[in-house]
Amino acid sequence: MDSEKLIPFFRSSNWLQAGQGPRYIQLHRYIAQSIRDKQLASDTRLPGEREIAEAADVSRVTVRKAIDLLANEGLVIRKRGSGNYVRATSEPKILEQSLSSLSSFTEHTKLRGMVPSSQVIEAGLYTPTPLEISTLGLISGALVARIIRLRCGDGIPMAVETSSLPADILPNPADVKTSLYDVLRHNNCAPTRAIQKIGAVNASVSNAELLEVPQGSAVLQIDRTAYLDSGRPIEFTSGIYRSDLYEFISELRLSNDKG
Amino acid sequence: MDSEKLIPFFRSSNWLQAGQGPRYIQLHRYIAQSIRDKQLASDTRLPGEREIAEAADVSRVTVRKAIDLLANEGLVIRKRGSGNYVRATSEPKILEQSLSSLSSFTEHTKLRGMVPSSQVIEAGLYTPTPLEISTLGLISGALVARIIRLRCGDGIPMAVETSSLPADILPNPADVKTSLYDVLRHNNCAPTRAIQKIGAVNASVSNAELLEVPQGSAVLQIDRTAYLDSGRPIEFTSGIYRSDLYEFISELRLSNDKG
DNA sequence: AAGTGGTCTAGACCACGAT
DNA sequence: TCGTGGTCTAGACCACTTA
Repeated sequence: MDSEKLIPFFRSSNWLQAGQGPRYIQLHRYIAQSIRDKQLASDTRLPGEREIAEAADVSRVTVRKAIDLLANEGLVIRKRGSGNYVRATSEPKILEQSLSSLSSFTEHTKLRGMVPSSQVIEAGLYTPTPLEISTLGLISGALVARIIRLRCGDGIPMAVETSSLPADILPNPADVKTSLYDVLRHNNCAPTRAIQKIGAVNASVSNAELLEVPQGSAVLQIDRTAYLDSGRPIEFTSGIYRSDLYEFISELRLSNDKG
Repeated sequence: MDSEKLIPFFRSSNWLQAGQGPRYIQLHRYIAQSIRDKQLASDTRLPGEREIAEAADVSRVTVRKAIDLLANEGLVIRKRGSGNYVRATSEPKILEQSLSSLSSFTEHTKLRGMVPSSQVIEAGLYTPTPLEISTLGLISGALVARIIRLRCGDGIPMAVETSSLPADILPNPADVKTSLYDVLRHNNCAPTRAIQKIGAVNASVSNAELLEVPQGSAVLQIDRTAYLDSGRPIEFTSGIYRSDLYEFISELRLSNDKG
């Protein structure tokens, strides 16, 4: 087993930093970045979970939680009785985006080696639509902060995102220059979880123009409702993504009911 | 806390059966079905994890794994310091399909109260395409079993699925009348995990005709590669889903890197 | 037969929300 | 302050692959 050479790779000094969040998240981030950087090549066999646990000086349960995240993202394939392997990928032209753990558009684009940029199409406080009222749990008379942005990578239009937040969370929508989450983090109200729905629609005239695709092109629509730790919904974002540049990937566990 | 009335609901006699798989899977299935049956109403607060663990006579870790699955599917919202709540849903006309745990089309459709049916468009052994060779890891000269099916719910066309398998796994593709997975289970080679990619495309002439939608309509394309426990890929299915009937849902964990 | 991932337990401490 | 979910540990046994 020459995967034993990898053991020093997992020493905690390589990835563990106090105050940077849970260990399984940090370990996951370290391995995921190494895979995307090709430091861990396709089909590489990772050391056994017990070996990693010993090298990293954490429990096996913690190692498993980190590898579970990698498997959910499709970065690692588990093989019972054999080991965990870096998934072989075929150099896709299309950007794969994980469905389970999302970094923001800015971070995700950087990670893929592109230069992210944004263009604010519209930003302000408005009377909420019924959908916004119910999704965000707004009380009668409350206003909603709404921002429409065109997202680009290396100058190429990739997505149009419309974000709605309660006005008390984001009183000054015009402050958002690039990253909405940076502003929210600064105000100490960044969401930690979200529910998202994925569908397909034909591009509208205005979206087709912004995204520089033919009118009526099939595009992905991702609606995301994000929550604080307390469970309060504070963001509803509807994104239109170019389907020639994006695809969403996730692991699926098959139930195989014996019932 | 009147969620204490729910404690008898979680007694292991209500859901645990020997030989029906891991406890956290069985518990997850029991709760998920109860939510979809409206036995557990929207916004219901579940008992605390420690209470469920005691009532169900399993460890808290096992309860957490079951609830983690529910949260990934978007059926439950976790609220730190408060409790776990059944997610409020607004009676969608569109079928929500979980991205993390998939039952087969047949099971999923039944669960939604519809009558599933299938129509085999094509089935046989063929010379594999390059994509099939690389995805399924076929050796030179091997044949591929290919099945194209139109999937309906209550007689309404919902999806077109093209499935490819190595010929040694499915030597007689014509045997597949309704459920591919039933045949695979019978041959003891049902997959346990899969990686799937979601994209959007404009419906081709033939697919538009089968699905009874206008040509060029935006539809969802789900490509799924399924693996045995050993890690061998044994199924590649490319599905075209009507976007007016389907949407895919999942939970997202936001990293919120402090780095 | 040895090693692997998969499941499960019975604890423990923390940060946070509700009161 | 107290209960909650979130993290983490150090074990254990099983089914499976590999050899």
